[in-house]
Amino acid sequence: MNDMLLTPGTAEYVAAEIERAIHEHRLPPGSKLGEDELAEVYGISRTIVRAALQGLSHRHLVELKRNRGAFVAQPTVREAREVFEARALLEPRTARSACERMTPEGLALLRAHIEAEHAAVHAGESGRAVYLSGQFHVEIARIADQATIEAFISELVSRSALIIALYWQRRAALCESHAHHALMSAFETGDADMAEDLMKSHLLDLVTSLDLRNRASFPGTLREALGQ
Amino acid sequence: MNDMLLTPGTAEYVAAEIERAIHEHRLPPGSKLGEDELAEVYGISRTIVRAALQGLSHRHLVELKRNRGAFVAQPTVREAREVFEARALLEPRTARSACERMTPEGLALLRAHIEAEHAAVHAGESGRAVYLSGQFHVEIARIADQATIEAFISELVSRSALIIALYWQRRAALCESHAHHALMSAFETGDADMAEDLMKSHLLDLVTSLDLRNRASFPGTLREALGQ
DNA sequence: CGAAACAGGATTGTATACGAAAATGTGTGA
DNA sequence: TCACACATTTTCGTATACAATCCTGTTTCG
Repeated sequence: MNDMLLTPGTAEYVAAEIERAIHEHRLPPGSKLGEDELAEVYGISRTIVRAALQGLSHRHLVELKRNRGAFVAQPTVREAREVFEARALLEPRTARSACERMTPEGLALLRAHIEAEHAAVHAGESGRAVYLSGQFHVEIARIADQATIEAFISELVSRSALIIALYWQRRAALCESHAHHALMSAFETGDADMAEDLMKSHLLDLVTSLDLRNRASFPGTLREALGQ
Repeated sequence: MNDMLLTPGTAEYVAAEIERAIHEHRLPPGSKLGEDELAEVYGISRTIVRAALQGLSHRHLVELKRNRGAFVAQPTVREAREVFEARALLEPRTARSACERMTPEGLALLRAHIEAEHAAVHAGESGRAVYLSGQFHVEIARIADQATIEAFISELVSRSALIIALYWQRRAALCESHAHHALMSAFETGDADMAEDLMKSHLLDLVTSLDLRNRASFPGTLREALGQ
């Protein structure tokens, strides 16, 4: 899709790489992100790595523990609720704006995006599928031409990928494609009311597909992996 | 009010200091933030200063120009609109939540806050008045018990301070105190609908009190300070 | 045998040194 | 006198060195 045009060796590049790895579930929540290790992987010094990690921690994708290092974040149940609460405030009306300002190019972009989602699901690349289905929401914000809101949604979507990794309960393949298709037809017919409603219910579907009653259903810090 | 309990010498401390200075209009938009200078002021190395500046740039309060240094951001008209658009999405419903979850302590806090605003205005400390009137909105998000949304609003409020510095047209003293008082009575009576409506119109009042037709009405880069 | 103390190793936190880029100041030639 | 080229200076970008902290494995003592 939108393959970063960042020059390698910069903090932004490294941060984007790590963020995508998190988003695609190649780096599960709690993973240690050693500075020396990353520095060697990308052929740079720790200075750049640290800048990248600090940036990611501002987006709540990485937790920085003093004198302990950086770890992929593990959103709590509470944070998970908050993230989707924020998305519920931002995204429906952004979908409406996007619908109102939709262009032929925008429609083509979204269609291609959905196509790529399908391809990823079909190819069994579930990580990439999660990434793409998240980016779909970011693309909508971009079409709405709201850079500020887009940045917020981008962060929330990335955090959602972590939340999904921790709390997803349905083992069924991503059924979201249906919701995204429905949104597409709203965009195609220019029905802004419907776009807003569909986005609202889509987000609601997402939260209800999570198991937010108990604590993280994932390794955690190994303390909770063994029942306290 | 809420006087940071950060240990001096850390990046967070320095960032908070600079952010407050920006918020209180002691550092006008476009100000150069030299690394060596800041390092000397706070008695630390450039390493820490750079971490602080990078953090502030993620909040869009500082613009980092490659090989040129850090400058206090100068939001464009477009960014200004976007910021208030985002606030319009987040804050009214957050005010509603705050109203629904209001506690006696929360009410006391807000009352004290408004009192401090009055005192600052009365003492002619307009910078501090701007800061406090912004923090009022952050406190509401805190009472709503939504840390994620609070972080977003905090950023938006700080950016609003820059927007006010650039585009404020009414020379009259801050008339917002009225709006904040009205919100207070909604909170006191527990009228959530009214709280939401009042916040919505308060934000609308704020934008209409700005002059967002022309380009920055402030120094800019010194090129526009002298009529091109 | 178990617990606490200690030493070794590994990793992060901070400062500093050095190279690179840009802005500024100076001098020369038309 | 003005414009252009060159030298100087300042400031930023990155790497690296060193100190501080934490974790782990061992030892020692009760």
